[in-house]
Formats: sequence, C-alpha cells, structure tokens
Amino acid sequence: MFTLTNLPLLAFGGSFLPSSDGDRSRPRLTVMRDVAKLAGVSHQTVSRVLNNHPNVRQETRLRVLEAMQSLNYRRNLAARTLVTRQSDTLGIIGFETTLFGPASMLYAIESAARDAGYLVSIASVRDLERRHVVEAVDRLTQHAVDGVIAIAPKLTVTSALAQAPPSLRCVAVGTAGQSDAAPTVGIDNAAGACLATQHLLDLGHRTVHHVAGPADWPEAQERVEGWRGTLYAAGAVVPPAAPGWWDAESGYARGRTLAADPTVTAIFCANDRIALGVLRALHEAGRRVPEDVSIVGFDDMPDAGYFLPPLTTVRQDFRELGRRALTLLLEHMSGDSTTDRVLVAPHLVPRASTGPPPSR
Amino acid sequence: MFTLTNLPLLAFGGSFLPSSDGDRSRPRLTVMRDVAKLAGVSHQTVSRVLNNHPNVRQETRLRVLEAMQSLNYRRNLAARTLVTRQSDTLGIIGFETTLFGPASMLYAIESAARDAGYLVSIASVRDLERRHVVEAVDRLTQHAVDGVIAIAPKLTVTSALAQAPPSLRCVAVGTAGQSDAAPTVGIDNAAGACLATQHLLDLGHRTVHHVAGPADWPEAQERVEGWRGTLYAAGAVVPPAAPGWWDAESGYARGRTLAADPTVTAIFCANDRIALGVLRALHEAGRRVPEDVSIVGFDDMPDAGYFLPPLTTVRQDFRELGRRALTLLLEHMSGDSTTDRVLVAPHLVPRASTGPPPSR
DNA sequence: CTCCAAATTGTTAACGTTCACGCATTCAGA
DNA sequence: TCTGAATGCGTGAACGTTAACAATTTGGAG
Repeated sequence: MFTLTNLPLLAFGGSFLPSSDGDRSRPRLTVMRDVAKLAGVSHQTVSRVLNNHPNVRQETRLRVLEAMQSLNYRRNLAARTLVTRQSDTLGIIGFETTLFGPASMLYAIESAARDAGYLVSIASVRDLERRHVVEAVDRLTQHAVDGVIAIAPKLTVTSALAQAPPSLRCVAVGTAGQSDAAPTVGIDNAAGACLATQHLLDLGHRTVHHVAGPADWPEAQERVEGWRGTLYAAGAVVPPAAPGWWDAESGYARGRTLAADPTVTAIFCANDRIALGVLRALHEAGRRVPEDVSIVGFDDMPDAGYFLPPLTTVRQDFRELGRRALTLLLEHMSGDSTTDRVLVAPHLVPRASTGPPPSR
Repeated sequence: MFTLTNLPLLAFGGSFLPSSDGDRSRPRLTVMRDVAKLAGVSHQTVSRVLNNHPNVRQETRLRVLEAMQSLNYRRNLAARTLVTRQSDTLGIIGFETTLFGPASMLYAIESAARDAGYLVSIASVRDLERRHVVEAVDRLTQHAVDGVIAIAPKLTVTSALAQAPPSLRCVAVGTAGQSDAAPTVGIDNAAGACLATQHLLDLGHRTVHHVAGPADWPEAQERVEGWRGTLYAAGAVVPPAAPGWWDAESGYARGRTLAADPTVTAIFCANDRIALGVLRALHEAGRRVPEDVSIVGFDDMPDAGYFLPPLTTVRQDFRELGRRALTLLLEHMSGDSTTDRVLVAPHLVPRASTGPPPSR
C-alpha cells in the first residue's frame, strides 16, 4: 500500500511553488489546488485521497499521491481545523510535572497520543487552585484541543473539569477515587498499601508504622486506609500516622521520631522519597535496616534499588497509567465508552530494606 | 484598563447563540460578526480591538469589549492561524523527559512560554536517531508552531534542526558546545567540573577520580575535560576516567572498582545518580564517606541532600536554562538577536559527602 | 469657511480546507 | 434494452479570521 505516512521527509512544511503570477511578499505554499492541477483532478478529489475516502478510483488515487509526493505537499491543519472543528491535538493539564511520576505519565500519554495521530499541548498549573485549573482548560479550548487529560491528584481539578464545554471530553489521571465530573484513571492505592503492609506482617512484624503523605491528598489518604485496613484485618495494633509532605525532608523529620522508639520494627512510607528521609534518620540514630527496622516505600522511582539499603517498594506503573488514560479519553471521544473509573494494580518489588524483625 | 484577559471565565470556548435561521446540525459559535452586530460596528473593528490596533476610538473600543464580554466571545485561533500563518504555539522536542533535568527544563519553558502568550506542544523522541528528530520537527511544523526548542543533549539533534524550514526558528537547550545549525543554551559543564574538582583539591586531596557519563554525550565530555584541566593545572596525577551510563547502576559498577583501591580518597561523579551508586559501592566495601572517601555529584537532584551522607554536588539551574532558552527563541523569532550561545553558570552546593582526606 | 492630512471605520477579498450538492459514468438485474 | 442504484468526480459555498484598500469623519491651519 502507498499511504501518506511514507512520503519522504526531505523538506518540511511543503515546498514552495514558483510564484505563478502577482508576486506577493510572502511565498506561497503548495496547496491542494497545486496538487490537483498536477494530477489533473479537482481539489476535492485530492481532499478525498487525503482523507481516505473510499470513492476514488485506485488509478487516480495513485496519480494524486504521486503529485503530492513530487510537490512535497503538506496539508494545512489550520484550514482543516477551521472547518472540521477538530485539531488532532489533545491537551494535558500538568501538575508537578518535574517529579518522576507526573513526568512519566506525561511522557506515556504523549507517546500513546502520537501513535494515535495526535499532538499534545500542555498547560501546567502552578498549584491546584480552582481558578488556575479553569484558566488552563480555557487556554486549551481556545486552541481547539479535541480532548483533555488532566494529571490531577486532587479533586479540585476534576471538579474544575466539569466547567469545560460539554463537547470537550476530559479524563483525569493519577487520581484517587471517583468523580462525577470526569472519568478517572488511577492506581489502586489501597491495594498497594495492603501489599506493603501485608509483606511486613508476613515477615513476622507485630505491627507496621506508617509515614503518610499530605492529609489533603486523596492518594495519600487511600494509602493510609489500605494500611490501616490490613492491620485491622490482621488484628494488629494501629499506630497513629503522622501526615507530611511527599519529600525526603518530611520523611527525615518523622523518621527521627520513629527511630527514637525502640518498639518500631517496620515502617511503610507513603512514597520512596519519604523512605529516603526515613532511612537517613534511622541511620543517624544507629538503627540498622533491615536488621533492626524494615522499610517499604511506594512508587519505585529510578534508583530506588540503589538506596542504602536497596529499597523494597510498591511499584506504580506510571507509563501504564498514562496509556490507559489516553485509551479511555479516545474511547469517550468516539462515544463508545461509559467506563468511569480505571484502576491499575500496583505490585510489590522486594529488595533489601525488609526482613524479619529482630528476635528479642 | 479593560482588556480581554479579565473577561469572566464562566463558560468556555464562547457561548452559543440561538441559531438565528437555517438550523444546522452543529451549533454555531459566537463569532466576530455577532459581536460586531451587538456593538453596532463592523467585524473588522472588532478585529482591531482584539489586536490592539491603535486607530480605534476609545468609546467604540469599550462598546466592543462590552459586547464581547456579554456574548462571552472567544476568537477562533484556527481561523487566525490560517490567515496570519502564526499559531501562538511553540514546539518542544523532548528527550528523556521523565528524568529530573529535562522535566524541569520542560516545565520552565512551558511556564515562560505561557507568560509570553504561547501554548507549547510537545513532540518526544524515543532516541536521538536523526530520522526520529526530523520526524518530530515535521510533526510540529505540520501543526504550524511558531518556533521550536529542542531539549537536545547531543549534536545529532541540533544538526537535524538545520533541516527545518528556514522560516522556523529553532533553539537547542541542555546542549554542550556550539552548533552552526541552531543557537544553543547550556550549562557551563567545564566550569562545574572545575568547581567540584577544585573543591576536593582544596580540601587536601592529592588527586580526584572521576566517574564519567557516556563517552558520546558532549556534556559528559565537557565535564571530563573540566575535571582533567583542573587536575593538570594543580599538577595532580590524572587517573583514567571510565565512562558509563547516567544511572546509579553504572555508578555502582564502577564504584566497586574504585572502592577496592585504597589510594582513592576523592571521587567526582558526572551526576548525582551515579554518585548514589558509588555511595552504595563504597558503603558495601566498608569505606566511610567522607572520612575515607569524599564524593561530589552533579545536578543537585531533589533529595540529594538526603543521601547517606547528604551529597555535595554541583547545582544546575534547569529552570533558568529553560527560561533562557525561551527568551533566546523569542529574540530570534523577532529577529533582533544574533546570540549563538548562552552559558549558564553552575554552582557548588557543599554538603556532608566531602571532607579532608584521611591522615595517613 | 475651506481644505488637506490624519484618524477612524467599513467593504471586499484572501487564507486552504471540508461539506453539500450535482452531474456523469458504470454496472447489475429484469 | 432499459432502469435505478452505486460509483467516481467536480462545483460552489462555507468555516472565522486578517489584509488591503476605500470611504468617511475629524481637526486644525490658512
């Protein structure tokens, strides 16, 4: 077969024709009419070939393709967008995209979108204040995106999506819980927390402490619940879980407190960065990992396997998350999906930071 | 003053007018003509107001703005792009954007672009093969971007940019060395390496070992040269520098070799992740940091201050890099810049992983 | 008051596609 | 052989904006 996509990429954006008559200041691009003239057909037929319309004789189709190739024709997407109202562009609302998780989702979405024939435009938000999100959606709609994926860890975002024009399909990814405003794709945080906690209990620990993420982040909350639920089910004591931020500094601060308590033998951290801080606190307090205390993280960020010691953690497949989000968005755009919620299962990556509790 | 930007954001993408006459299947958006009619002027005047054309009487300007507001008018950018050939969109060619550095640059570029009134579209490349880069530029030009910033650590990319249509301005960021294909923005790697090496020499180390990045990455090469030059200048012995990849695994592998050599007292690592691997290797070999061996990294990635021990490193200001790239691109687009190369100075962040050599 | 230049506004024609038609031509079935 | 549908292609007319130019109004100097 002989399609558009294997045209040679010798020059970009179409070549220029020798300006036929009235010399304009800006050079004229090759357009459908030029192709049509060369192929001896009407511009409409060229359009049909471009859009794979069935009712074109094979012979003329080839003639048109040949003409396109020799003129290095590129279709003008702005003109197409003007009339069809679709831009082959998707919008992404990004938050904290410098961090590994969001950055991975962004990348995964973009890759998948490209394979589906879309370009992605990005509108980052500094914080999750509603008006910033609204403004981001606005910028994207102004640029006529065909759909939006929000990397949205908090519900403020999903609810802001509800204000988008009804024709604009939106999906939220990296989100905990459901929302009636938009379909969501997220990881099963409770299951992940359960995995981590159960792993530690199975090793023989009496109970498991938890260094939580921010209290107002649903994902952090779900992890707390998964941890707590597992302890309940096992009949173990449930220690208090002090919330904090997602970084090592916060883990370090709370790690120092935990390190001072000799009864603590197992700690589940809400993410790997927190775990890094806890590791340092334990080290400074002279408590060995995993001989004295076992640690489990969450995320499996790059190089978590090179912490001291290599970190046992719950792996989030961010790339899968991104892919699923795109698939869901496309399904909703084509109207043949009513899925509201996609959950991706995390899994445990056992490494050297966990072991049986010290024998008393 | 009373501008477009403080229109209320109650609805997106313009409201719909009650379909005046012939009922079409798709709802009609508010367009300039509607605004014009309401304000009692011609559509061209509306256009002038929108583009801040000077020759509009203040009174009519206000009337038009009011009409726009009450109709919640949004201009159709596709139509605008069709005629002006500019899209208010910039393209970014991304590589390895899941990593902290590139992700930060991406974010910084996007933020700065937004402030300048641009939306950014992103085209990622899986690897730096020339045809992939060419294809990425092609996708962006097809979507009529006004300029391109490539996050381009290797020269294959900058040279591929040379194939872009001449009217399309391109800038490369995160690049070592100069290129005649496009202006480049980069960090002063040699200076950074010098900072690190000199810091160790100043502490009293006889020489400094280096765990390098990939041999075919110019940035890694510049760091090697900065390190080597500093040693030369100080009259110190220059040990061989084994290259590797940018990650902890690679650092660990080469760290094991270095750890086995008792004469090694100072190691400069090409980045923080490598340093993490080296730290683990030293730890496993029973060599203490910084008492026995001092370590310096490069990047200052998040949480480098929570390694064991907290890592002394050379900080790259990725956000500054991104901002400078955008500024440079805009200057080149407006034609009033001939700057070819922007260098950003890194600086040393001393932490706990460096100290004087052990006294024999 | 008159007249010319500047300031302000309107008219018409692009920009490059797709859509809604309409006109030939082909082909199957009676 | 004729009919009617299906196939293949062409002809305007949108889509919503800006550019170019023409027309009108304004303001000040003579």
